[in-house]
Amino acid sequence: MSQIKKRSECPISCSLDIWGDKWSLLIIRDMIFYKKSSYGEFLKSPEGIATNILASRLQNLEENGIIGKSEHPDSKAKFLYKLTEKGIDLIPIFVEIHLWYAKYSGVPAEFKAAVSAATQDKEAYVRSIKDAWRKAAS
Amino acid sequence: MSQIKKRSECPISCSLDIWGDKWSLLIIRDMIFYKKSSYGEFLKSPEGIATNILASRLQNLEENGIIGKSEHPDSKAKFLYKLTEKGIDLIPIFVEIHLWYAKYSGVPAEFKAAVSAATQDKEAYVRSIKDAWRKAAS
DNA sequence: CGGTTTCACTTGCATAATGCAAGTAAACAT
DNA sequence: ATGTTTACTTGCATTATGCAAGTGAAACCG
Repeated sequence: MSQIKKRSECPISCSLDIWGDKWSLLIIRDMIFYKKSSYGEFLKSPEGIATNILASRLQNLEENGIIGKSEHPDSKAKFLYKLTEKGIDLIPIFVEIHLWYAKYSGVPAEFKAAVSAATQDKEAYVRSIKDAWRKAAS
Repeated sequence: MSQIKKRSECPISCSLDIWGDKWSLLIIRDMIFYKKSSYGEFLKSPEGIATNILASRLQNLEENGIIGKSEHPDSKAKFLYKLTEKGIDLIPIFVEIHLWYAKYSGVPAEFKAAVSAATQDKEAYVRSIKDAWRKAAS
């Protein structure tokens, strides 16, 4: 089911064909920045994704190798979703989006520290998020 | 008409609410990397955007301050669309998308040089694209 | 053990976004 | 004057998303 549609061979276009819909990046954001890892947690996000859309996006992200799905240590009724390396490597894109938005629209207070850190040393900031994520997910 | 919908206060979510649809980033890509600046040129892109969608996306991007619309020097029947500073500052996001895709899916030969340049010195590469764009648009 | 709750979905149907073909009006070219 | 180019608009088909309710397996609770 993966990669049925591909509007062109352009890397930008192909990337958007994978995760350029209304919800995929928000799910990934939840995993990266809020350490979420289960269906129920994603549903609680303030944007309010619908249950059927969430299921379909998770499946698509899995088929594209951006997240992995496995048994949840807490319960057999749950699943544990976690980013693959391919998913972790989307972090720099999020950082750039964050900086762009902060520059032109400002950000809520809770994000100021992150923006400041990213502005001072982007590489180090990306590395710190990756490390934090790997730690939390291990 | 601008900013009617905003799913949350999250910078990522807000950014996606501005340009996170199926087409906006491809129009901006055409302006940045292919120096396109008119309706007719955008229509010719390989992905094949529909005329009504193109018109609506151009209007939205203008309302959000990402592009500007002005008279075309060649003809009064045409308009000239160009990126604002806010639009130019999306370039780092494109570069990261490009690198991500190249890392996991490879890119056609015509993009190899760009990926190599971006990998060696990202800051310099972003600067060179910005400069090239400003030159072409002046 | 049996009933209730939790969890991760699926299903059916409404609405919104996008796709397609044709049409329009102003400017331009001959 | 006439046909062409340009930037759209309009109407309708199709696809994506939104919403509410339902389902089945596992967990929890007395």
